[in-house]
Amino acid sequence: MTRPTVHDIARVSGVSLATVDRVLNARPGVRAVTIARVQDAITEIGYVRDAAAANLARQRSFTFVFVLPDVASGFLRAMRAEITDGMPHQNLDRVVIRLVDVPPHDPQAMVATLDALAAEGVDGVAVMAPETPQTRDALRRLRAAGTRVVTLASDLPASDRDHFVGVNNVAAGRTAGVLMGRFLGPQPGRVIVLAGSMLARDHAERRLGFDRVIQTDFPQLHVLPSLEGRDNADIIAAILPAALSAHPGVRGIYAIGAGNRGLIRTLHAMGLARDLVVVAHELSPPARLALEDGTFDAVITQDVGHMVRSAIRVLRAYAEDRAIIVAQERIRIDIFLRENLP
Amino acid sequence: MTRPTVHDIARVSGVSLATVDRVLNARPGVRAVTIARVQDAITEIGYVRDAAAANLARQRSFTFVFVLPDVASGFLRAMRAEITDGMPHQNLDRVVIRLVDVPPHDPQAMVATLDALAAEGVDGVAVMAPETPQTRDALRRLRAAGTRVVTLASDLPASDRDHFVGVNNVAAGRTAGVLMGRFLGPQPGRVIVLAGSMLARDHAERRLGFDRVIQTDFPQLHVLPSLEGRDNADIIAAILPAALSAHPGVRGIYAIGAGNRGLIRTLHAMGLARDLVVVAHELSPPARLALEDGTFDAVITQDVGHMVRSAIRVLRAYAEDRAIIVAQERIRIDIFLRENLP
DNA sequence: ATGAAAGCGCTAACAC
DNA sequence: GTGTTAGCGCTTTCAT
Repeated sequence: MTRPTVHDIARVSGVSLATVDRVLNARPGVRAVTIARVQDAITEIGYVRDAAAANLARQRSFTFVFVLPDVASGFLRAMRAEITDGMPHQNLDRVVIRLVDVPPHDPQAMVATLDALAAEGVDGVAVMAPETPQTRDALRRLRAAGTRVVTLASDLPASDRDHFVGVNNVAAGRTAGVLMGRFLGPQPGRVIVLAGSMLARDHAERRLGFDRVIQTDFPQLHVLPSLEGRDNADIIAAILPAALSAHPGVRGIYAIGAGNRGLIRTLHAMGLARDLVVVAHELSPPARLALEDGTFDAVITQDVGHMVRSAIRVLRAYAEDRAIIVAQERIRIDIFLRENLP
Repeated sequence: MTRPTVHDIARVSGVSLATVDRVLNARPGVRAVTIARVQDAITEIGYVRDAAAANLARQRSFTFVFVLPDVASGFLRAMRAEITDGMPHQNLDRVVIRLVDVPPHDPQAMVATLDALAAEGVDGVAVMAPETPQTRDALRRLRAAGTRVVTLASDLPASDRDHFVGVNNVAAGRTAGVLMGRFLGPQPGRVIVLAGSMLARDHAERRLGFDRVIQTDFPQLHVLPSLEGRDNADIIAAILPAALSAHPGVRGIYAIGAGNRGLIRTLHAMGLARDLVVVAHELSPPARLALEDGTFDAVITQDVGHMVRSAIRVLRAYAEDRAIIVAQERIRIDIFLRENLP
């Protein structure tokens, strides 16, 4: 009792393979009665299509392009690694992945890249871009050209993208806030927030969520205005000591953006590594070490490997006009303490 | 410039398709010189095998069986749902999944099931079983019969299984301990531990990790001996009130096993819902609600959907003699607070 | 509107 | 040892 194939449908419904195929793929040129006959046969014998064979015959392969800002943060480094590491595996599955870096903070360059991709007609693009009117419009043009678009990490809801691969950053900020508040306990104190700038939208959202939760649930804490570390370890190392001595009573630090190396270096240099409660984002190698030695108390992160694989699966599903498994594509807000480090 | 195929290899190396195939699949009956010629051609033209076409031609399909204890916990309910929900998708990929329930606490039944599977010659088995000598030996026989075996949630390292899909439960217990300790703060207090029994091994490991971390990092806390709730909501609701009044100064509860409904009910009935710090396992629907209304402070869990998909991917990779993507198959110890609920 | 036949990239009898 | 050939399940010309 082997699995039914198109031949079985043809036999049972008394038509040819070509007609079966037309019905299966909803192509025109078949009489309504014939369609019905074929469909009856399909349900009768319980046919399920062999997607692999279909793709083989179709000779269809998908080209997906990741477009990322050319910065050296741990997060982007990890993302690039996941993309290139996964390539051989994807190759076996009729999809070819490309990775293009664009200069950061340069909307023109981003627009030019996206327009080139639209002209080339790639099947899908996964893009991490700041939210500017120009990029928003370029993404719209890309979609209009028939390319599937997912946004990565930082969403552009107005861009008409098909899907967003990332987390709710307000919730991520709230999570950081709760950990900070509960770890610090009921005594009053001040908290320094170290913001970046690169991905304006997600950082702003995290800050918002953090502030809200502190305000309502931990009123004994006072959150100081953001220190602009520009996601740069050296800048952070330069400005943090002054801030720390300017504000007595600082008991916690919330590091919203990249540049954790600078923060860690400073805390060690000032001998504060274990005294402050530090909550940071992104599980880069230095952040891991900081968690292990107690410098950091918690790290909030999103699984970069999951994001990359999810982006590819989603692009492919959209390109093949298939549904996605929603639960599988939901990126979690991961909390890591020293004890549950992967 | 299209992707090279076996025909190209044959042309470049001047042999036939059959010989190319023999070399590609390391089958005997080819002279060393010929092998070398073919391999040179392969690297020269940069050939990569089309796995989908190979499987199609091979007419190979895989049968994998999930063997689970027939109990009604939220965890197992969720796992069954994930298995059956995923079936249609798997079907498209030349793998058929079966789910068999065995009576819990009945090593004989488990052994009989596994031996039947071995006789049938299924390609892979994912099993969640208590660690008894009988099951261990049955799994060994299964493996010896050529079936790939992964253990689910609760490992049987001595069974010679190919892979374990689950988390380090000692680390999960440590994670619970750290959350408990830090949320409770420096004041002294007592902590009740509510253990189950079903999966003896994982519960024991969690308890071990929890105790260790409290002992070394939070000596101000006193952990009471385990209350055996047998993973049953009613039993828990029956024994917890007495324990609570017998031990004044209880400030926290660690719920290791299933039966969270009974715990929640009791806390609400006694008006303790918001006063105690409660850390539990498994994000079942009642646990979610408890997190949302503040009855639970943290829930530690493993992503059941991820586990099921990982088990299938791993079984398939082993059956096809392919490597697994280690990072993709690593199950995380997830921490959920109210703020980062998915 | 429908059908016959030739592939897609790979494998597996069966020859030689 | 090596080559020929006929598929796997589906799609796609090109006829009719």
